[in-house]
Amino acid sequence: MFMKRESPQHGDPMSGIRPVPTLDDVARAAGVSTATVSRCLNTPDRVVEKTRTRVLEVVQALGYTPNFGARAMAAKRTYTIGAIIPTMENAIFARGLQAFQEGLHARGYTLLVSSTGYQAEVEAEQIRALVARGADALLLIGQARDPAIYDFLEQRSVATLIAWTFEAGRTRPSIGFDNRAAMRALADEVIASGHRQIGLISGIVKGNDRAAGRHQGVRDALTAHGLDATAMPVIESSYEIENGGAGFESLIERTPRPTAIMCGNDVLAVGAMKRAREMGLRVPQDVSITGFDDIELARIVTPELTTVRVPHREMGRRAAEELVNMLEGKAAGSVIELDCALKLRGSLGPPPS
Amino acid sequence: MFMKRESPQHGDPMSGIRPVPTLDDVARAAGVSTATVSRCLNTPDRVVEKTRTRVLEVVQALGYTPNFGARAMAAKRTYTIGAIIPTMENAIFARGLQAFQEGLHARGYTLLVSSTGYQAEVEAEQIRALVARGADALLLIGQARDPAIYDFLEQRSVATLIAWTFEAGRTRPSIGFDNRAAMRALADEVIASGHRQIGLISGIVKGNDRAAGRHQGVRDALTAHGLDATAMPVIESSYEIENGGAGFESLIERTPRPTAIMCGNDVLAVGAMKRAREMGLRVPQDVSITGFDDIELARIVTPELTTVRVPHREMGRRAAEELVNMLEGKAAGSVIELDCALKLRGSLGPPPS
DNA sequence: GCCCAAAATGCAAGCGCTTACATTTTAGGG
DNA sequence: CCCTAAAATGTAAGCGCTTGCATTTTGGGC
Repeated sequence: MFMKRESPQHGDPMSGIRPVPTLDDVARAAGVSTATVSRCLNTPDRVVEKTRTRVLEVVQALGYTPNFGARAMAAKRTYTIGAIIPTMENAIFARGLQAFQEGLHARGYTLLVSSTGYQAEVEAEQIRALVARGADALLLIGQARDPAIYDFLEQRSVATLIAWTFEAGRTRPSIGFDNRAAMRALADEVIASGHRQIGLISGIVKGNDRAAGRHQGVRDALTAHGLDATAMPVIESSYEIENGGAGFESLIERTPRPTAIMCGNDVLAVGAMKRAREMGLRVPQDVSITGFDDIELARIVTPELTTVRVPHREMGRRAAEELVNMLEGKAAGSVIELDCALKLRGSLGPPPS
Repeated sequence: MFMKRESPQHGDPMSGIRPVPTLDDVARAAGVSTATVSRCLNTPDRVVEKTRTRVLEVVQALGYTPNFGARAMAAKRTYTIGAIIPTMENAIFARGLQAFQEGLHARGYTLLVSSTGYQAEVEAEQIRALVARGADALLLIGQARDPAIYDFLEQRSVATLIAWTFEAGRTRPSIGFDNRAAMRALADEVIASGHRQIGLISGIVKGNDRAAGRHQGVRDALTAHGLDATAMPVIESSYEIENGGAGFESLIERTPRPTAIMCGNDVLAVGAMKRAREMGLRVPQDVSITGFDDIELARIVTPELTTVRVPHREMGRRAAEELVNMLEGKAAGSVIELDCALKLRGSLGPPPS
């Protein structure tokens, strides 16, 4: 009765390749049903020890690995979480993601990462791809996004956490920091140092609420100090080091000449510093420069860069915790704000007198 | 400075229970069989236009997305390629991967990335995970790896390409550059500049053939010039910027004092430069420093770093091409060597007289 | 119009796994 | 020992899709 099944004709007739073992192979070799093997793997305490040991030995011997697709289809659960980031080339995301990955791993989940190059359509495509792949949950960067995407995610009931941003009034589960307030605080310092002519090299604002928030933060500070925010010269460009240089050059030639150049992130700021040096301008004696993120680079350049420190690792760590809790129904998903810290370093000084 | 707040949000995910549409739903709504719908999606030219149009409209209307697991199971093909890299925190891999990803995307494949933190066991685990997930092919970094892994990959017939390394005599499909020869060439230059006391800050050699190759390259050069390679002081440490600093400090105190410090990569080299400056040593007047990789950082520091330029983007691009060809049976998998280029910049000068 | 090959479409058998439910075994209690 | 509830295990129905093969349409040529 138990031995009745004939073994299916696995294997490629053309080659002597040993076929990939399936649950069925294990079951047969161990003399149990596939259900028992499955239980040994997924809910070991529902199988008596003797059986379990035998089965696991066979699993070892055969080198069995469960087929992910089949498992996903049957269980409707993949223990996979997707993360979609703008780019892997900026260490800023890499670091947070590393912590995120560690947190997930500790909880038995696997991370799938893809990047969009800051293109909204690519992001939409990646989201669909990850969901189709069975991602149980998603980590997304920033709020700005076609509402249809959120509808889609909800319909598919894919838990979603927004990271790298916090905005008062938002209700979607998220974890991050207040880009606007942080940049405002930094700008306050710049103004307090005596600067009145401030230029900004901003990231591309469209579709990027972090960049938009930082831009707005500078304006907030100017306005609060009775300065004319609309008069501030602004260069908007993508986050590449060369653009920092080009932006600096363009800004520094304006009249009145800015005494401080604030940048949307550290990469732009370092590019600006380099160009300043090439142009024979001393930082901070001739011009002050600030960044945002506090990546490693910030403390390598001379003088060290004044910037805003963002708690990437903590963000990644807590994002993992939060998302898994949402997924397992232990939490409903909250809006979490993390603190940034100003790092006042050598690149900011008083304006030239 | 910024207030921290958390508020519960986002209620029951079980609301609005419209089930996810399946192939069957589409078929029924369009009045055709599931086979036809499937063909519309996968081999559109096997369906007459009128039908196809109607089906695709229904697909749109229902917001149908194929279920990846089911598709994988039925087709035994996922159009997914996995890449496993040591770390995402070093821009060096990010850049190559970006190009790789672009190449795959252009050919209709999706990239899945994971990182190991330079730990062999983690890599083995990730490889199994990606294969279980149905990766059709894998991109791996470096040759050094438990043979059992290669057996496993072969048994599962997962096409595999080794990147970031080229070693004469290896036969496994690979694409990369000769770390040993490149470092040897750089060391030749250092020696040609007059240095006789050379110190090395190497990456961890165990399980990392790139690091081992670079180390050996320096020794090759020394030996070739009649110097005693075994006398060379070496610090071995992981690729973190602080370690470059620590290594420098340790090395510079040796007797005889090295006049040039060669580093396993740019990150270590920049750390070394920073520490040199902190110790009041001028580069290159008091000590020369070299790196490897030519990441952005190399041209940001002052003086600019002498290093080896590695063609990351080309490697990524060609890796994608090669791997897809292997997968589609258009190529058997070759051993491809890419050229590096020495970048002689300010950080290398003659030894102090 | 008729006939037939080619084109289009439908049928249904899996792919490998999980799990609700059914059945068998085990372990006490009397 | 017998009986019974609990524990262990088995049975089999899917999960959603692809694809070989069978069947129906279509489009010419005569």
